Amino acid sequence: MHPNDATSAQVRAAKPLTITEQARRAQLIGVTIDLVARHGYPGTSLARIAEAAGISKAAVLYHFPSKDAVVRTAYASVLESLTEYVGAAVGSRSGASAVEAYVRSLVAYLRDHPDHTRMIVEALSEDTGIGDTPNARSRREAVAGLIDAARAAGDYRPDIDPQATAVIVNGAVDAIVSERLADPDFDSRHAAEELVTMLRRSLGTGLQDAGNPSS
Amino acid sequence: MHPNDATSAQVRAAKPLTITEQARRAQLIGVTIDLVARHGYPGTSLARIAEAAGISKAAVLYHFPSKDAVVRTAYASVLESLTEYVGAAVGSRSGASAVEAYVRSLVAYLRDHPDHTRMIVEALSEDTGIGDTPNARSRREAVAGLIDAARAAGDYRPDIDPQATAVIVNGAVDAIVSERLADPDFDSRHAAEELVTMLRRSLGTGLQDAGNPSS
DNA sequence: TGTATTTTCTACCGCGCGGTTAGTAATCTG
DNA sequence: CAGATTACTAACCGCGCGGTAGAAAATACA
Repeated sequence: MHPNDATSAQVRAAKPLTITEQARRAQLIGVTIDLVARHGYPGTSLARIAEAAGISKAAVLYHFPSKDAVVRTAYASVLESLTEYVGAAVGSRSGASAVEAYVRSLVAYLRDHPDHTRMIVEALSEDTGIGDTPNARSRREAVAGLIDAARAAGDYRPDIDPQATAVIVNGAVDAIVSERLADPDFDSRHAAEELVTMLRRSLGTGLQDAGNPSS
Repeated sequence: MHPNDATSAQVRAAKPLTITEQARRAQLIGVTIDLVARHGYPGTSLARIAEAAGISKAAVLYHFPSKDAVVRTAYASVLESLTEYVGAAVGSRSGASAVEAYVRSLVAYLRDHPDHTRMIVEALSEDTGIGDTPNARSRREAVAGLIDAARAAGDYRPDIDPQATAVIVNGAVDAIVSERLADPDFDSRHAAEELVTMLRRSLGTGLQDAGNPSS
């Protein structure tokens, strides 16, 4: 039996996790992110993961209960990293500034981590068996919350629909990221600024100050 | 040998295509759209297509040279239908009105054809072997053209970037469609109107009249 | 009718998949 | 050093995949 079959990492800290175990898990997660980014979910087989890590299939299944568990853990790892980054950027900001920080940080993060982007894109297109983790709905709710707060703060018009607007904003951000992925020459930073400008003009009450992009 | 191994339909009209042939091809395309919509590309096997059509695998491969050819043909059929619909809606319109017709008709079409939507979504996520057909780039260029024309006509501000804006608009439309797909209660028509309003406020010069949604 | 063509079937092939089993190195621990 | 635990390998299993071969129905045509 494998020593730790919990899906996510140190949940309930059942066993101390040996050095080897930690290293192998980290390595397997790394190569899996890489493989999913390069060949998509269906092209990422157990044999390929094992080969990329330089061990046998059985060794992979010694550290994880199944191939799906490897992929799910890799996905969770990516998502945790992204969430942390965006969370830090939005952080203590409020109102329209928080929404703009969300747009800018998400685009920036995904521009700098194309592998993670592919992983997330693959995960979002369901049928992969990863779909259960923090899904699109919760993301929409989070952004809708930011927009609603900006509206309540007087930064945004009172007559906008936060839910519909959240869907539109998320879609726009995703498209910018995807475009950047397909065409590295595409200036995603500039596109993000265009989007921020559009949001100010279409949602704003004209009362907030300009603010300036971070980095 | 199969009677017609051309990938798309009546190209070069090599043979007159018997009644049976036409009917089977149409049926196979139909069930394939359905299967891809329900189980995704990887879940759509030759055996499933055959079973859904009530014939054997070999019979399917008698009418098409490979499974991929079936799927590609089905995809082309869907795309042709959508293109025709949106093309008719945009039609003779010009300026901002054309952009708005694009947004509204695309959302409307995909709302009314969820199966086609799934098919397109699956095709867009590459690695399926369908990716070669009219891709995202040409779509972006088409929309950028509409936006640029609206700008030239004085409907849109002169300082916007048509390319970046096209990416944003397409992304927003796709997100509305996807949301509708995931949640049938989502009011995609309303969201499309929100988007149109946002585009007027953020891109418009304030000179054009309101216009009204079709259907 | 008889013959030619179109359409379909059953049976099979090789492959890569996720996963299992049994044994064996390697490492820790007393 | 000995025994237990950890970390691994080679070989195998059954399955569904896309695709093929050859024969047999169905249909068209004289």
